[in-house]
Amino acid sequence: MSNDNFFHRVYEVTMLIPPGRVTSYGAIARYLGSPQAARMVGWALNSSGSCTHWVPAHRVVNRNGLLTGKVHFPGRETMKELLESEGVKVEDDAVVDFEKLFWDPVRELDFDQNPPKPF
DNA sequence: GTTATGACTGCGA
DNA sequence: TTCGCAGCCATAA
Repeated sequence: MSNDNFFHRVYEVTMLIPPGRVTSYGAIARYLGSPQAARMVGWALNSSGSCTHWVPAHRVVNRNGLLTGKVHFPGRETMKELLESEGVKVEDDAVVDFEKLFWDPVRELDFDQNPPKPF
């Protein structure tokens, strides 16, 4: 959209995550076309501070629903607090009902842009 | 210019 | 079952 930068893509997708929902690095990477580039997603979020827009990085967790990136937040409980403040229950650094709250950009965005064909 | 690393994921032994 | 390795792309040094 704005730029072809991989980082910016991550920012946009991450910012599209509805409140109270979470997604995984792999889901975003997969939406970008490189499921195995999930590392880059985390790296992008790490640089999210360089982005002029606020990026809800706390809504992005690993495939297991663990808040692996919480260590990069100002506070140890910052990520948890943010998620809980949005209605997401977090227990032991893991998102409760992760698969329920899971928000897949490929499923939500691509689905809307590309209506499913009558299979 | 090259080299190393990173908030991950999937598969093999 | 758990443990280990390879792949991916971009940034930083």
